[in-house]
Amino acid sequence: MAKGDETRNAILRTAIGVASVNGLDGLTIGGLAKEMGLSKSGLIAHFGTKEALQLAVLQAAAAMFGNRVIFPARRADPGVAQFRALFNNWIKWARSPELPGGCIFVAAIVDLDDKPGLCRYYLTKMQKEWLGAVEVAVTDAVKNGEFRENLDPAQVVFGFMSILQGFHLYERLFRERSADIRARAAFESLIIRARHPDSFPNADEGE
Amino acid sequence: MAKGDETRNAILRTAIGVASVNGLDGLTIGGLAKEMGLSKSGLIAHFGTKEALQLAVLQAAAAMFGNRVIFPARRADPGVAQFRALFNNWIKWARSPELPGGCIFVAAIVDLDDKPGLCRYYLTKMQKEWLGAVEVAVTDAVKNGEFRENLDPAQVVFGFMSILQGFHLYERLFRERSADIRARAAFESLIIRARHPDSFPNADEGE
DNA sequence: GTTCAAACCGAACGCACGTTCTGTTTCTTG
DNA sequence: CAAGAAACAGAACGTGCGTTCGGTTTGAAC
Repeated sequence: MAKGDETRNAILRTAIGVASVNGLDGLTIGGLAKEMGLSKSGLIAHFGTKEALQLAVLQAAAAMFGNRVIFPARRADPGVAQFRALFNNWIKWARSPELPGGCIFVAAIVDLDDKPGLCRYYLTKMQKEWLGAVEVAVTDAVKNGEFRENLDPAQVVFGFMSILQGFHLYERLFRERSADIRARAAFESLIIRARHPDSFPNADEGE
Repeated sequence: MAKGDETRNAILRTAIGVASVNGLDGLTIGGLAKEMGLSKSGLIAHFGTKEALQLAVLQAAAAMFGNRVIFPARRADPGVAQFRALFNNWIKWARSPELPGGCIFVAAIVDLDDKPGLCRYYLTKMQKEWLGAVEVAVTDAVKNGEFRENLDPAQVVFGFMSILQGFHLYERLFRERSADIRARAAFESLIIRARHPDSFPNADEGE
């Protein structure tokens, strides 16, 4: 029972890299087999079907994401420190060598957002957990008095996620080396807005 | 020379809708033919090759984008008014019925960001023009005195683009009806930051 | 060391893809 | 209306895909 899991994990590791570049649809069973020195049948036997493979890739990536982004941030003090840690860890994550195409979830979101199924369900669930972890840090910051009391944490989370998406755009399409600088500046601005009152308008203002 | 262009345009119109949902890779020549009541050969004859078809789809969508987002915004006063118009027009664009899968470029960005070729080149060029149009509005706002003088327009553009990407995430994956509310609130916050000094930190601050 | 399941290979299957070629129809133009 | 070009149909091709099946090798347990 050891050898099987070993190769299975090895498959998932390289599959994550491929999916980071070509997307979950871009995962081909033959291409993966060739890259691993396996036969197609020998490879798919570990998962059964391709959709199961894609789901396993998502789950493996989610575990990786937890270990590298969410859990390490827990070592920081609750509140702004954790909020900052989540941001920094995510940038590292999106630039890690195991993800040559950038964050695999950003690609998966676009691939799956109009394709109902197990993969889309799992991705949505996983991303909402991720949003939840960010929101916890924000609400902790409010409790600490680091952020103002009349803050809408969900709105800060939206701003946070937007910055990550913007980073991906500048990094992956424009290939701008300053993508992280821009993202970091936007993030610091987000924190300042969350601190000081009257810098975050209500939704019905403007226009 | 009229009939040919007519069907060509009809093909591109439906192709834009399909690509909005399934991405540019998801465009299949046979599927398009069936949807239009044409034969595969009769359809591809209008473009030659599939990559040429994809490029034509991008160009047609870009023309549509100009007509619906950029040009109408020019009717507003230069500066913040145009900035707001660009934002509002983009939200409408991303929700237009011709794009059942949302903004076609958001999907194309993820599809093409790691695939060199004519399509990627054109998409990058087109997106930079779009960023340029946004930046013009921001710099105009600075000239008008609507935005503060020490503002970095490129940073505001980054924030703007991030919000659009964040909107797409909430709208398409999470299917949140309040996606536009969140995006609008973030946008108004962006404007406030651009107005008042000391609310936009330099990149080297923080952490 | 034998046994038996797990791991893997190789070939084949049906299918959909993009592309090409040869006709046939349809429009356009003089 | 006739001539010629443009628009399209239909069949075929090679390729790669996911999946299945029978057989072979490998590994672990007693």
